[in-house]
Amino acid sequence: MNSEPPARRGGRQRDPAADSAIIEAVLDMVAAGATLSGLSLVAIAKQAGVSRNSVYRRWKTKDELYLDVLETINKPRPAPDGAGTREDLAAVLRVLAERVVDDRAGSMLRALNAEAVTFPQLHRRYFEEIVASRREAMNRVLRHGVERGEIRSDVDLDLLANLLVSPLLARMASGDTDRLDPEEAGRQIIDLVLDGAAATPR
Amino acid sequence: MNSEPPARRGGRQRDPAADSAIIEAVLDMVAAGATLSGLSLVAIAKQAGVSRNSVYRRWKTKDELYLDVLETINKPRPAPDGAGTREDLAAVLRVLAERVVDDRAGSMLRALNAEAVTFPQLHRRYFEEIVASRREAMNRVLRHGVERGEIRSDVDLDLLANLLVSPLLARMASGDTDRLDPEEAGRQIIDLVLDGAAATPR
Amino acid sequence: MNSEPPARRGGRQRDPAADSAIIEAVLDMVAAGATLSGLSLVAIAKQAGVSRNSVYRRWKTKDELYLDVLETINKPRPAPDGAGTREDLAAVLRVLAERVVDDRAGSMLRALNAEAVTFPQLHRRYFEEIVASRREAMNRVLRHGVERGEIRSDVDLDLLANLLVSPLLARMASGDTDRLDPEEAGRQIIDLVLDGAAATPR
Amino acid sequence: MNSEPPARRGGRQRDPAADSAIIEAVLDMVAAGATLSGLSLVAIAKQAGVSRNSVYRRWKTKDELYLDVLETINKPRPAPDGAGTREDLAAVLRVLAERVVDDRAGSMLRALNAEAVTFPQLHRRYFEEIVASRREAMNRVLRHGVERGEIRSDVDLDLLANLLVSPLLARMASGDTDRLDPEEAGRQIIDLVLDGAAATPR
DNA sequence: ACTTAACCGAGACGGTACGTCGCGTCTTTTT
DNA sequence: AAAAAGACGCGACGTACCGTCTCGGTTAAGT
Repeated sequence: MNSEPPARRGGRQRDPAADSAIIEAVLDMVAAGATLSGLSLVAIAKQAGVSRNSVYRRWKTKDELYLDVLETINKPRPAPDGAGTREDLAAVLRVLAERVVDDRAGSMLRALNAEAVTFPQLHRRYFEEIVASRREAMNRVLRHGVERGEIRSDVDLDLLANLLVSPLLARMASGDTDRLDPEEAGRQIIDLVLDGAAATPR
Repeated sequence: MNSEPPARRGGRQRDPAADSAIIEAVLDMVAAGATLSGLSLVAIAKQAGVSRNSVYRRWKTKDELYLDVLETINKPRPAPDGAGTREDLAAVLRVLAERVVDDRAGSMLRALNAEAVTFPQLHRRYFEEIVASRREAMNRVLRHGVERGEIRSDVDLDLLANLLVSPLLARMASGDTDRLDPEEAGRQIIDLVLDGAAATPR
Repeated sequence: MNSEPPARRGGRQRDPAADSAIIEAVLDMVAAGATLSGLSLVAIAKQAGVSRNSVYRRWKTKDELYLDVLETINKPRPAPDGAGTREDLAAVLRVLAERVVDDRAGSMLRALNAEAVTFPQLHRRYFEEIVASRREAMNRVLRHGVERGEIRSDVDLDLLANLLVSPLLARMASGDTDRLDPEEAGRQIIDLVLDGAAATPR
Repeated sequence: MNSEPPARRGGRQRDPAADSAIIEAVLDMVAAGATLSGLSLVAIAKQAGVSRNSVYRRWKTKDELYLDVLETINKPRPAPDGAGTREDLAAVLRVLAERVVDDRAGSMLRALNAEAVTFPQLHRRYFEEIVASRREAMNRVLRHGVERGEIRSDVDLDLLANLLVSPLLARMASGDTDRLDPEEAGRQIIDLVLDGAAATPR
């Protein structure tokens, strides 16, 4: 999980409970408003109830620690392949919305986003991995929709994907996620985007 | 502007250049990736090239300083009232997009957003104020569009507004604003949202 | 006194009381049994009642601090030149004995001696300066005694000086200085060394 | 020798080489300038090439360890009873001088002396014991000399003993033992002290 | 031969002290 | 009175070391 300990030849084993206690501490503190750069390994140790030593022993830098924290909140989901495009899109957005509603995960991602400049490789690595995989899932659904004839073939799929995803991302970024129903939110977005708001076709 | 100096009875005048130098320093450092809570008045003074005292003399707390910084980047724009709905919407989004691409303003808002918990009153004051005024302008345009018969009367206008605005906000939040054309971006969003992506009407 | 502060152009003055408080703290702690290498600037600061910063600001290393401490306990005395050799020797030994009896000075020198290896340049510098000057005073008295015809011309003056001084130094080294009368101790040594212990001349 | 191992009922035997390796390590490090209180069992273990456990298993405290180290370097010598006083004194001083020039023994005693306050019982036990036994040997020789009529009966024998021994002790305390010939050094001291330095009897 | 118990090295653990750094305040000199 | 310089107390940081505890693995005495 963490920066793997050197080939062990003996000695006392690391307490696995400490690992998760520390990661939980990070999530809690970030959810409570802490900044990634503002967090110190010392404060984390105190919150986790372990000695400073035990934190420094596991992670040399905050980057490594945060990477493990991010991996903890990132559990991959199977790609949807339902009957219709609207259902597939709803499935994709539901996964996203659930993550957005999860306070600790959302706070973590928001914090990472806010300090992308300070943690460039962490940000790059995480977003290239996670965001790309999500984006790919979305694009697959959309392309399938075009093939099925349910999506107009002349629309910019990237823009369309952006349009579908952005409302949720914006809410996560603003932290306004209290009254968000993961099921309903996506459905409304999909309907409006697909059907259009114009009263009369152009 | 700032915590107004005590009744002056004589002596050396405050250097007005210092005021702006300090505010510029904040904007630059935030744009360079600094966190609002991570910034210290000491660091700001160093960046601005003034003594610590000169900062503390003007602002007692970071909240007050940031307040002035925010007011600096917030210039209200006239509400649009053009010929058609698409044009009015484009005008609203153009204002937003311009702020988004402005690196320093965007960074400042993003930083404030990310630390809403740490600076609650600052956040409330600014986001509720700015966002509300923007939202009101947008809603006026949309309502006008319904009256004109250009927007379907059965759509949720709040959701629609969200849909139009979110892509730009999301880009600001992610900091990915390099290749954003303020004019074109809004136009594409408007067209797609109004016309819909579905190949056939429901 | 201490590593002289850089050319001052303004700003608050260093508190001179802190200087002496710190030096006093060192002397007290060493007299209480502390080791030179065992002493930390942190502990010294606590004992002196000042912040760690104030110590580190004045002395970068323990060597520099200890040098100042040593200079504090080292006040040069005028060389004696009395009527007779016994009186001159008594004067020299009295100065030494007084330093030996002074608990703090004695402890400091003992501590420095004990850790000569750890503080080589400090030890070298101090002993070459202080010990050499004392030794020279002693040698001058002895040579004068030979010229006066009061000291045998065939004795090794270095050995003789050693013989006179060593009992006091040994007592200082062993810390057994409680019941030492600075006046009487030297007188007894001088008489015995000059007159010899043998019952019959060789 | 050391805190005797618990009643053994089986199991692996202690490595006897470790015992001496540890004691040698202490002697080497002290001779290299280490302080008794500054030495840690951890550092000793590293120097000795054994694990920390192996040290702690043998000695619970530094006091106990140092006790064994001191016993290692303390081999009693037979009291001299030769033909004349000068020869007897020379024998006593030779034993002392040999211990003084032995770098490791001298360093150990010097270190213990310097930290008498920190290791009170260790210091008391060893110095009172060793010094007393040496002093007794010396006094016996001197009393015998008075009886023989070779030492003036009116001299303070304690002072005389001090005078004979101190030059060597002072050299040990100052660590300046490089060019010390154990045989010659004592002889010179004895001659000068017995014959006196005065050109004419008082 | 098998059990058992102690030894040994390696290393995790909580605790403590260190020297550094940065903060916000206070004090002094200069403008 | 503002400005710049810098001393000051305070507190957090990351490091290092200490003494203890806990692991496998090894070794030798007792069944």
